[in-house]
Amino acid sequence: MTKSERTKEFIVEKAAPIFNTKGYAGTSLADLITATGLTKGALYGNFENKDAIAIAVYEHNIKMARQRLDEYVNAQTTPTAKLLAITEYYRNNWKKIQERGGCPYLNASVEADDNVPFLKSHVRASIVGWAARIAAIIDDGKKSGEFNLDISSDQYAYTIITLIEGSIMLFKIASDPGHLYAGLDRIVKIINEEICKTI
Amino acid sequence: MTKSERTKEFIVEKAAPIFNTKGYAGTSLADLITATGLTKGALYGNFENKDAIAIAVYEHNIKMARQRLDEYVNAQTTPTAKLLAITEYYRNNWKKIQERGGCPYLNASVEADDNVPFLKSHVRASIVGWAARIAAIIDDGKKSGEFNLDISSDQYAYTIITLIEGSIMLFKIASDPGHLYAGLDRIVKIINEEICKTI
DNA sequence: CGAAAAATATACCAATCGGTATATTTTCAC
DNA sequence: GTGAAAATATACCGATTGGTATATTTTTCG
Repeated sequence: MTKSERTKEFIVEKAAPIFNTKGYAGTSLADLITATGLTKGALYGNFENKDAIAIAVYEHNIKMARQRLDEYVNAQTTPTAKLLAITEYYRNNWKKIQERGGCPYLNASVEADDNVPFLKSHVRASIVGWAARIAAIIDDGKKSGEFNLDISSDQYAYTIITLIEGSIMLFKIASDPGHLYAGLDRIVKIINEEICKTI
Repeated sequence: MTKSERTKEFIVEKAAPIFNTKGYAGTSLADLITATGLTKGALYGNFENKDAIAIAVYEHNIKMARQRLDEYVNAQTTPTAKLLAITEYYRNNWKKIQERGGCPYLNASVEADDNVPFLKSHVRASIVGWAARIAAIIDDGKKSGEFNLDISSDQYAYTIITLIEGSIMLFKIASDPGHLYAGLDRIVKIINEEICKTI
C-alpha cells in the first residue's frame, strides 16, 4: 500500500462520521481539515475535489455498515436465522448507530435525491445491492424448503428495508430506541408469519 | 391582515419548496431572494434571520401536509375508512409529493437530528402530533367497537408512520412509486388483519 | 393631502466557501 | 547518501455566505 493509498484511507476514515452527521451540504473543507489534521494541499493532492471525497466517504460508510451486518448474518447458518440476525444487529447496535449519525443509506437518500445529484446513483445502487443480498437469503430459504415459495423475495427484502429505515428515522428524531425495536419486532413477525413456512 | 403579515406569508410560501428540496444547509439567502423576487431588506424586515424563516417554512409545510391529509380523512365517517384514507392520500399524491421534494417530516427529521438543532424540537413535536392524530382515530375505532381493544393505539400509529416514511425514502431515491405502494399495501394489511376486529 | 411610520431596496461588511498555484518537505529507489 | 518524484504545507484567489446600516419607497391614518 503506497503512502497515497494510506493517506486516502486515513482521510476517508476521519471524514466519514462528519459527512454522515452534517450531511454533504453541511460539511465544509474546513471541517475535513480539522478532522484529519491535514492541510488543504494534502486533501486536494489525494482527491480531485470535495465531491470525490464525499463519494469515497459514502462508499466507505456503506462498506462498513455492510461488514458489520454481515458479521451477524454470516454467524448464522439457516436462512431464518440469517434474517433474524439482521434485526438482532440493529437491536444490539442502536447506540453506535446513533453516535455515527444514523444510517448512511437513509441520510444519503434523503439528502441526495434532490440536492446532491452526483451521489444519487451511488445511493441508488447501494440500496439495490442491499435489497439483493436480503433477497438472496430469502431465495436460499425457498430452496432449502424453509420459506414459502409463493412470496416475492424482492418484495419482502424491500419491506424489511422500509421498516428498518422508517424506524431509524423515528428513533433518531425522538432519541427513543423503542421506535426502532417496534420496527424490528414487526420484521420478526413478518419473518415468522409470512416468510417462514407455517405448516 | 397587515402588509407585513401578507408579506411574511408570501415569503414562506415561496421559500417552502426550496427548503424542502435543498434542505436547510443547502438553501441560501440568494435562493430565497430569487424565489421571492424580494430583496434582502424585505426578508430581514420580516424575519429575524434565516433560522426564523426555516422554522416558519417547516411549520407551513407541516400545516399544508396535514390539511391535505385531513381532506382525505375527514371525507370518511368510520375509523376504518379514515385509516384507509391515509393510505389513499399517499397512493393518489405520490407525484405531487415527489415534485415538492418529498415528505417534510422525513426530510427535516434526517437533516435536523444532528445538523440543525434549532429545528429538531419542532420536527419532534410535529411527528408526535401526527402520531397522536392517527392514534385518536384508532381510539375512536375502539370505542365504536370496530377495532380490537387489545392493541396499542400509539404503537400502531407509529407503525403506520414508519411504513409511510420508510417507503417514501425508497420511492424517492429509486423514483419508483412501486415502493410506496408496497408500503401502503402493508399498512392496509395491518389495518384489516390486526387493527380491525376479525370476528 | 400630508406627515409619520412601516416596509422595502441598496450598498456594504467580515467571514467562509471551494479551489489553485507554488513552495516546502518527505518518501523512495538507486 | 543522493537526487528525483511524490506528498504535503502555505499563501492566495474570486465567489458566495449570512447579516447589517442606511437610504428610499410605500403604506397608513388623521
